[in-house]
Amino acid sequence: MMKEDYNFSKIEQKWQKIWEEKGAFRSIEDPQKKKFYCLEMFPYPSGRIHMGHVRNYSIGDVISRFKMMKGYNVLHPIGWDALGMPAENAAIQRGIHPQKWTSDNIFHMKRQLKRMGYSYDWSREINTSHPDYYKWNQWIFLKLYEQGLAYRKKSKVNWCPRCQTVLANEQVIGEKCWRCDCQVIPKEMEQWFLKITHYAEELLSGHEGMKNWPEHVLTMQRNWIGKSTGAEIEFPMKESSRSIKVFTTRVDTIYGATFLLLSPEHPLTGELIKDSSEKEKLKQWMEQNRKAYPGDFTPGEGEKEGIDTGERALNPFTGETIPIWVSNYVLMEYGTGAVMAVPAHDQRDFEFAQKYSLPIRAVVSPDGKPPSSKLQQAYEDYGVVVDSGPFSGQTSKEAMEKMARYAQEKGWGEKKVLYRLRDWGISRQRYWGTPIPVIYCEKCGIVGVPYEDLPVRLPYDVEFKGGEGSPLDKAESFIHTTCPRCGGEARRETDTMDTFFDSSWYYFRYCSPKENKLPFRPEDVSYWLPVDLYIGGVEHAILHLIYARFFCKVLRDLGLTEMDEPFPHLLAQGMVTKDGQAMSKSKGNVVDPDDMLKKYGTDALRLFILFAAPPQKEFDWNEKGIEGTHRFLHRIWTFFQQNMGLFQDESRESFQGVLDESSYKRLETRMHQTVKKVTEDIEQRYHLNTAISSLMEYFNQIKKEKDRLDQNEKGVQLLKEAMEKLLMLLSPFAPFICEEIWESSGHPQPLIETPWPSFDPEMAKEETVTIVVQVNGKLRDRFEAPRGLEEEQAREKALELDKIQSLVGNKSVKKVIYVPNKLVNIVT
RNA sequence: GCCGGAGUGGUGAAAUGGGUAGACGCGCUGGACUCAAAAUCCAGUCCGGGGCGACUCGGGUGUGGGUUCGAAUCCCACCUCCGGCACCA
Repeated sequence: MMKEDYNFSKIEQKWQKIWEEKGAFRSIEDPQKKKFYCLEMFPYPSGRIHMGHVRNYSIGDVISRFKMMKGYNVLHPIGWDALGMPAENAAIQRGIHPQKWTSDNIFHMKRQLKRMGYSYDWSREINTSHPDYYKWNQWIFLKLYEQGLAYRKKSKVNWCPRCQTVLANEQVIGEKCWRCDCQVIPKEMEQWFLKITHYAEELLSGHEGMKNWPEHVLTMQRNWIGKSTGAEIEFPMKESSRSIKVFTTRVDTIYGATFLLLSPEHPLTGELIKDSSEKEKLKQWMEQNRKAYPGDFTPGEGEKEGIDTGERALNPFTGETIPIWVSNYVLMEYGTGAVMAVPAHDQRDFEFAQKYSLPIRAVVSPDGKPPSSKLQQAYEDYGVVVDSGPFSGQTSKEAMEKMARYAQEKGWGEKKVLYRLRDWGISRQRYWGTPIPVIYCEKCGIVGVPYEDLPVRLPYDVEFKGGEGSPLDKAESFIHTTCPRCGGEARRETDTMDTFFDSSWYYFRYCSPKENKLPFRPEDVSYWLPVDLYIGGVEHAILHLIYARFFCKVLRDLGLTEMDEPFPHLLAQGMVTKDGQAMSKSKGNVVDPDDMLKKYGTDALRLFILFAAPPQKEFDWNEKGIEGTHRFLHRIWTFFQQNMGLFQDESRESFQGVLDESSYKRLETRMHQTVKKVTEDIEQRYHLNTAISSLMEYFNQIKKEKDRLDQNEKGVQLLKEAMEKLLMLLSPFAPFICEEIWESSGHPQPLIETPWPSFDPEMAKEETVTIVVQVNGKLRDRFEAPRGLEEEQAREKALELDKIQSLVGNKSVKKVIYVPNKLVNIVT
């Protein structure tokens, strides 16, 4: 038979075509079969796939193909997160319409993904820029609006001057825009918000059940939600009937509250300092902060400053008169915008009190004894409450409980839980997003677009000039409409939705991508969801992943699903870097997957990116490595070419040699061990790198034993079986080469339809084992023994060894520890 | 500052419930094939000392302690790096 060279590009084309024509990975609901929903975060169609995609999607593909062979009904979909800024920027810079730019990119990337051999069900492909998709964004928005979960409010928001739009809090990373990295500035605007805070507690408590999420992602979400438990207390003002509400997590220190502080933006501030000689200071603060991120009054290590209002309040617990100050370190955005200052037990208040010579009174001590010496700094720990009237002597914990209850009884306070999480601002002043389906009417006010009028389509014919305002602001035919309620003249909302809205529910849409009465069919969703494995990068930990959890709960409360959490299992894959840095165009260190495909082929690239490091870990690209996996595949190809004869029946008569029993046994054991190892690595640990290394070892072993087995019929049978199993086990990682060899060695049914091999745990155990002998815990010698050797014999055997004899000599043996099939430790 | 994660050869990494540290790759060294090179194949490769040698002795998983017959793995303290939050009351 002709020996063929390993021509990977020919093989790739052949199998791509076969899979394409057969619709090989189409999935159909089948209640008889166990389902497995494997999802990878869908890409933004930027133009080309990058190594991060290759890694993400290769992991998902191995799992999917593995589950298919295991007999699961696998849903492995893909689509396009196709709305967003880059398309619009291309329009402004290069005059290409966002729609064309997007669809060109999708066309190209789709070809790349197919070339990667990913087992996607292309019949379920979705595209969020298509009206068939964003119609349902609008539908969901209207439902939220009806429930009061979408509302409009004027407030200070994050404005990105480069993107010319507002950003949600989650999209501001350390005062910078998540997308373009430029400084965000505060701006007062009217905006649509989604009430994610309504679910704050559930988003937090839901973590309890999320055992299969990486700890650091949960931590990030927990920090973001930022729950704090405390009390709200009202301090009556002395000279007026008004009062000031404060939030505190330390009511137990309230007897030490010696003054109140207001935020510069507190509603009372302006009025209270009207007559102050220092009111200029306030203006100055405001001036300074115009440039800064909202909620950050004194960026960096700003000096704490204050203005005495001259007004007085009463501490409701002590009845004492205390001054009211305004200070630049009190945030309006958190709590009530006012705090009770307890300088003895809060370092910030301590510094402030020292600067302005305000009284400092300790009311908590570690041991319940009043602190004698003067405080050098605030004592912030919990302890025992002192000098606090009837509460003295209680622990901080007790006191917090009892004081809050007392305040509540008296009617000037209550227990209170606060979250750092803010509502999600979804209005964007840009074109390439979902139009918010709302109409403004002079007479009727805000009116939702009727469901039957959906979708509100993006007008195609608009001008892209950049600069201030959305192109929709100038699209007269889009803006002018009639009020659905009164029929009078009205105006459409021109803001579009944050594109994170689209990705918050796309995993539902995959279940019924063509449905046209609802966003998805509840029965399809109840079959496929939840997502059994969700794979993506950590960068979405508090963006997409928290929004998506929120939407799941919203859709549940709308009665469309029964599920509380959509992603019980999250695999957060590590970044692909080059020379320790993120790959980026500006750094010029991008490795293009296409170049690698040309040089080494798809299978080698897939194999390498999975082999180099475990999926969770960051991984630095190194071209030498891919050469290694390419060589491995090449060796496999050559080996099978050279031994194709084994798969042909006619040469049987020549196999008359004597069977090498020990070689047979070795290979047989290794075969079962490898099936076990690969299966468990994929299924239980997602350690694809060690699965691949065990396949390399296995192949090395096959090569080594081959000459000892190929002269005998029984040996040849095993050899054949071992080689077949190698292809089965390797096929999820390197599907092209495996299918090709499988077919040419006479297997009519493709590997993807072949059941995953099983193993016999007994057969996977070695017959003889190496037992290590230690003396006092130090490795000294070893011996071979049959598996299952009794302790008595093991001990005897170990003590008989010359080396052990010379070490132990006449010393008395105190103890012998025996770990069956592993080790003997002699303690003297 | 608070909360999380991680530190293992020249290098990417293995070691799955405390039991042979460094599997499998990459790189490097030597050899085979070749007029030569590339490719390929074979052997070696944690560090240090001794022996021509099959070998042998000592050290070794960020640092210092501890628990244990035995620790990369468990406990305590610390150092470094990465990520998140941060004048959040």
